Amino acid sequence: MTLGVVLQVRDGVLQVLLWQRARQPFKGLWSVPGGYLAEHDTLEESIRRHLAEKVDVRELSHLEQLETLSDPKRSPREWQLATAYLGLVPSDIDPELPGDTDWHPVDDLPPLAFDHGSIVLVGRERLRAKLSYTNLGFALAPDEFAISELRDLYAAALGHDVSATNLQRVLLRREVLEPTGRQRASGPTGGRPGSLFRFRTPELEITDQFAVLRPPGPARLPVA
Amino acid sequence: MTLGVVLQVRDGVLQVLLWQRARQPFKGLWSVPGGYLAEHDTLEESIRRHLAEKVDVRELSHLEQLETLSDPKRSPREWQLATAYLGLVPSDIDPELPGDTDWHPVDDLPPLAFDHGSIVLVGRERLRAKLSYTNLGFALAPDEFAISELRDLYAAALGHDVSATNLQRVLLRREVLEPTGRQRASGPTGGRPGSLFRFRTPELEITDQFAVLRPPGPARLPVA
DNA sequence: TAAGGTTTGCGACTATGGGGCGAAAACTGT
DNA sequence: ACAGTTTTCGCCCCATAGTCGCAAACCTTA
Repeated sequence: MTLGVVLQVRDGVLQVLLWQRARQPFKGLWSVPGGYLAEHDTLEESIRRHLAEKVDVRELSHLEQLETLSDPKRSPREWQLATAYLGLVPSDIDPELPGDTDWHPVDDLPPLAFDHGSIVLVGRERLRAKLSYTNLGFALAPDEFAISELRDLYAAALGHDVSATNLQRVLLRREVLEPTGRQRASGPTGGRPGSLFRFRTPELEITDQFAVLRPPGPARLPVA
Repeated sequence: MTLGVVLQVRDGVLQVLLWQRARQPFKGLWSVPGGYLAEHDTLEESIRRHLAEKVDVRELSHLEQLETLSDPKRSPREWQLATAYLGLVPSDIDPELPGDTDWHPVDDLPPLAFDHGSIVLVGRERLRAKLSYTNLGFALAPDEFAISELRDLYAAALGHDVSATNLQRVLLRREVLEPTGRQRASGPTGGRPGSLFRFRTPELEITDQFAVLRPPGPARLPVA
């Protein structure tokens, strides 16, 4: 079967899409959306199909395979394999959800069915890693955004503060960011309106060989 | 089913373990070892079992999951999923192989069955990436080694020259390398004998958050 | 219009760590 | 001894990230 860890930054917090199980096993517990694989289906087609029951799949800005789980004890009743996917939704859209489905902060999860708790964490770590050395940020952000908005998205996803100054410099130097010329409608709290940027390529690409967005503290490292 | 991309640096070149198919489809073509999944088996148990038919599995210094392939057309006859694993063998051992099995340089592969050609490349890229920001080098190297030996292993795996000076400095600073005090028996070509080092932890660990071993050229990058 | 508060933009300075280079050290063999 | 090799180590350079602080731009209120 396939499972989808769908993440979005909502209200400044990284959240994951969960639905509440209507049947045994784990009836009533929250779990990650997904379902069985149809004959002659691609895994990606499968997860897209199952996610479509919960959200508009066209709103997924990114989808990639995480890993395949195979522990015989991961499901109490039957022996089943599950391939997990990571899906991302830009922060500016608010999909309609069925009644049994809702967003939950990744750092404050309810008890989850099966091994879904650890799967969500795997998804979060993958996102954090890729934010560092790819332009995956585009998948979290709207088409256009001010640097401070982007900083808040990164901070929520990475789980630590991010300097707007450095973020701008780094992303501009990598040429993954591009000014649009426009600027943001003046903020409600007053203050100077920030100019708007966009990501240069909506497709995922490795920025350099292995660049990095790190938490504070020293240490990097190469070798020619 | 499960597939294993088993890599080793042999004769200064990164090579992959292949066997020649005895039956259709793709009879006579080389392919990556693997086989069907037994009921209630873990994927890792499965690939270990299948690899055991080709090499002594105890000689695998590392084994990790790569990805799960699901393209309906990847096998001409049946619809089959395959989960690929990456296995590594230290350079100082030379496993006995069955007659249908042999090593092939990754950069000079014969035509491969199914999609095995691309799977091998995925394995190679994973190895290259992880050499950069983990201590995965331990899985390619003997227990003890001189820096110049390690440099040659890295160079073969990465596909570009590596500076022994920088490699030593970087790995020592990361504290993944440790001097043993001993030194190498003097080389056959003369020259100063190099002192021997070992990796501090045989288990895989992420050295910093995301450190890097890069090809030449400038560019790194963080953001606090 | 002016003053105060807030947010953004930007330049200057600092610190860290990788890259390169060359000299010295340690061996072998002639 | 001396020449040839390989390793080791220190030194300097430079690219880039981190920090700081001030000026600019905008809103609100007086």
